[in-house]
Amino acid sequence: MTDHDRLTELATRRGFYFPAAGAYGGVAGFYTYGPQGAALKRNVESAWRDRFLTREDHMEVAGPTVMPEPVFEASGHLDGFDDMILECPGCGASHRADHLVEDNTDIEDAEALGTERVAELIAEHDLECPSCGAVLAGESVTAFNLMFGTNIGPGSSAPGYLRPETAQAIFVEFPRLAEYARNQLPFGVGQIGTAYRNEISPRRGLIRVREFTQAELEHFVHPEGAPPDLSGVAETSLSLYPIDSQQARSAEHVETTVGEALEAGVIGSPWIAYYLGIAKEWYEHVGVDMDRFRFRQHLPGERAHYATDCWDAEAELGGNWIEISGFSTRGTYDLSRHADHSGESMTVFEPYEKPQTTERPAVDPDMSYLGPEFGDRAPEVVAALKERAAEEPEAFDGEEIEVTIDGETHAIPMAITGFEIREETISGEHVTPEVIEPSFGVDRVFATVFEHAFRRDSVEGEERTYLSLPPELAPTFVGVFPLMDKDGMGERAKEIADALRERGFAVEYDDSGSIGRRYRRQDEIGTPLCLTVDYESVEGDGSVTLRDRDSAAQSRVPAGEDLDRLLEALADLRAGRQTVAAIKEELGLETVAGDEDPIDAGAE
RNA sequence: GCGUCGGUGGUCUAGUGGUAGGACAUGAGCUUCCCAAGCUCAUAGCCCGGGUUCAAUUCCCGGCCGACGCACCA
Repeated sequence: MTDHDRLTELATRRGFYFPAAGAYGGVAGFYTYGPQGAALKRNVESAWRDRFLTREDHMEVAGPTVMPEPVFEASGHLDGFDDMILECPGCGASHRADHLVEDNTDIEDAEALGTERVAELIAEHDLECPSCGAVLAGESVTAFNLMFGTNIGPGSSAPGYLRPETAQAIFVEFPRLAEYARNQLPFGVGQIGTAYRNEISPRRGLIRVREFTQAELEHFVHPEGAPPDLSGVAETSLSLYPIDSQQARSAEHVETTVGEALEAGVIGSPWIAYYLGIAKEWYEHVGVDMDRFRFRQHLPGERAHYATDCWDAEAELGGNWIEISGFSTRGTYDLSRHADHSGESMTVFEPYEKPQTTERPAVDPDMSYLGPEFGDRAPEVVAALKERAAEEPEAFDGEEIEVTIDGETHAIPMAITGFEIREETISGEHVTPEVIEPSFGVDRVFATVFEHAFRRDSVEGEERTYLSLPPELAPTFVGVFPLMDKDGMGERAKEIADALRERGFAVEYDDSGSIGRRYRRQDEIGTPLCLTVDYESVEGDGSVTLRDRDSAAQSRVPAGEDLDRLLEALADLRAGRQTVAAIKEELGLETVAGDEDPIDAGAE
């Protein structure tokens, strides 16, 4: 049994995640998060919200998952999200029909031609199957759109789609969000929510699914605005896999820092550099193994239709590098598209530091003269006057001015032209913001945290598996046990469990079986600490034992009248303000004699 | 979507043309008490549909699900 199998088995058995609708045979690409998994996922989301929204002073919204078709016409997903599939009659292999045409002819962007035309081109050029050589002429080309479609309301009059990314829900609402931000750039809007893609072939557990959770931040910045303050992340180390290394087929990563990478031009955008920096620190904080983590730059042909520079965070999962988040500069693509399609303004008015005043010749003709005089040709006269005013203002010095319409010259009395040199003041301009987008696949981050936390070792001769999850993320924070359920130990343990729950801790009370079995149960779900009530707790000084998951070491901690001190220390631990070691020191704890090192040497 | 292999209690598995056995886990009881101990009892299973057959979990076909490879991944 491989570690990967063990992990899947643990996920199922301990309620982290499992295939959905198993009673009906299951359905590929959908998973249910069990009790532990739902809590772990929620904690991952909270940690993301804390770091990328709260601490960055960005706002959070929650948009609908279904939106009407025009939204996705504008976003490009209706056309760009289509794949042209052609199946070989000989060997059954599926090919991208548009790629076949592009590879064998001079035609570029065959996708834009439509399925019927592409099928014709395949026949005209006598294209063959790249796999088996069978003739493909006459085979039909079908479009496969990765969006789930539906109808809004009865009938099919209002087609809608489940969003293939959460981002559009933010772009569509830009006018109101900009108003809310009091039209001040930069500002950021984030969202955690589900998105849907009807993947052809869901694979590898949570890695490629048809319904997934994204945590996305759309940071709207002025195209010529100030770069971000990098002082907090300039020294942050990064493991980069840039285009050059990839094209050289080198597996070597570039070990550098945010500041150096930006200076050397490896990372183009200071905004991207900034977010790579805080993302790296965040991933490390939530327990991602930095030896199995890197940032990979997108190759030129790989970039999305909107992106100009793009980096992925990748984690090694099951021996493969898997994209777990993307950092792109989406430019003004989305807002411009939505402005064009909706007719709404997707700009922010940016005042100049000083209003710019210019003088400009202008005319304001008296239409009550031009109308009767020129009839339906009056507008042409106006246009001619405007043109002359702009090009030859000095021509307006006399009593009359001549304009030429269709080769006929007309003299217009100066008095009715309304000519004057006007002073115009421009106090700013309407700017379409550029978008910096850090986009996280929550399920993939979950899978990474889960897999990278997986450990096996041996305690006092017995093998164990455990999850070394950070206390902040652990779905169950503390286990509380009576050594035995008698002599008042059970009652005291329940009191302590209740006191912990009142403080908002996720507590598991367990009085079944042997104490060792209960520790192992908590180890498997990654519970960082266990408190055990023993005879000393009910007959002695009231202290309980505190057992640390990773080291399996125990200490005695005061838990009688002075329970509050313990509760405070645990709160610090959960909030990430303290480590287990620091807490022990703070409480003046010593490891219980005889149990200094229960982990067997050389165990794995 | 194609190909190969697979699908037996919650989990891991043995086995069979006459409807199944183990281990672990789970629950109850006894016992023990700080690291998956022992004993007793209990709960619980042949992925779905069709075919062949007196009889199918087993053989055949199709589907669903999974692993791997190919294709795909805006």
